[in-house]
Amino acid sequence: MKVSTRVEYGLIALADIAMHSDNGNAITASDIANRQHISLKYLEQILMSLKQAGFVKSQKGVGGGYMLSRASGNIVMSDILNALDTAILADTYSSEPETEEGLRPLVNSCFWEKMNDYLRSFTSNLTLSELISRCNGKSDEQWDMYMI
Amino acid sequence: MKVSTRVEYGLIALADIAMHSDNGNAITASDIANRQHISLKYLEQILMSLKQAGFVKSQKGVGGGYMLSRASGNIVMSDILNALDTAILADTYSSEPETEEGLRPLVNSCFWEKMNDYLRSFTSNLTLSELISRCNGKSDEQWDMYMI
DNA sequence: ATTAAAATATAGTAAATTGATAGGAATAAT
DNA sequence: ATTATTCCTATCAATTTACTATATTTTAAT
Repeated sequence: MKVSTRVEYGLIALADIAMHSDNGNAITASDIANRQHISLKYLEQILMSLKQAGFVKSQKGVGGGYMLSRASGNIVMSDILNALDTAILADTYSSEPETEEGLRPLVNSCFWEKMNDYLRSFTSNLTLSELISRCNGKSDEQWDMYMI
Repeated sequence: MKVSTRVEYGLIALADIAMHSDNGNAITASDIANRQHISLKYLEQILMSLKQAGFVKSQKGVGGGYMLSRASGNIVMSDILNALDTAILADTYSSEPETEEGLRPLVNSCFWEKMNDYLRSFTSNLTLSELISRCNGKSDEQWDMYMI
């Protein structure tokens, strides 16, 4: 599933902050941009969204930067994705008129909506901290429970 | 998950053909367009893709139209989605240089790729005929096996 | 107090994508 | 010959994407 760079970078930024703030120290946008090779100005915009969504808090000025506002174990993927892209986990039909005819509403409710639930069940059962530890691990077996 | 109208319409068109060609009779694009309230010219383009992908065959001229080229029980959702939108089930990283540093390749291989596998496992285990019968049925229980 | 480092705010923009529309050519049945 | 149909190609306005640019505000260190 192709996602926007905005979503990719946002997730990477959160992971970067989580991995580098050992003692609750602030991480600057520049550091993240340099480490992850992301345009600073673009990243700043994304960090704003993440702040508004409540994932990070920030400190201005010298020695400032960004910190997670909750423990990474309390941040689930579905929330991150929703914050960075309203469409990614949204139902396709959203606010269609009731009067619509044909197969569209039927296929929406019996396929797209189910596929969405399915995606959400995957992303809402995975926390940021779990993601990071899985990334650091080598085994793929730990994912098997998610596969039908 | 928001998908393009192209994907929505393509799936609806296949379902429409499957539901209305009882004896292998051809279904015209106009009929589909009228029944499903889709622009005829737009639908024609989508049907072209579906033909090239091998899902439907067509007959020109008076009395012509479109037919499924395989039984709907042999058409799986993942193939339909791939035919209508190359990105929808594609891995995010696709053809990135090996030299890339930072968390991006790591998160790709440990999250996006897994999420993709997960999506694929959902869509590749569902055939067009199953979708149609589920749409006609009322119970949601038959979907439970797909949920973690 | 000054200065430097940082976040914040807002605007602009080139390129790609989306969701069509349009016109006609080819083909087949009657 | 006429008509109904698929097939082919071009065009286009609106939106989105992925940035870049500029300026402002806040804060810590000196």
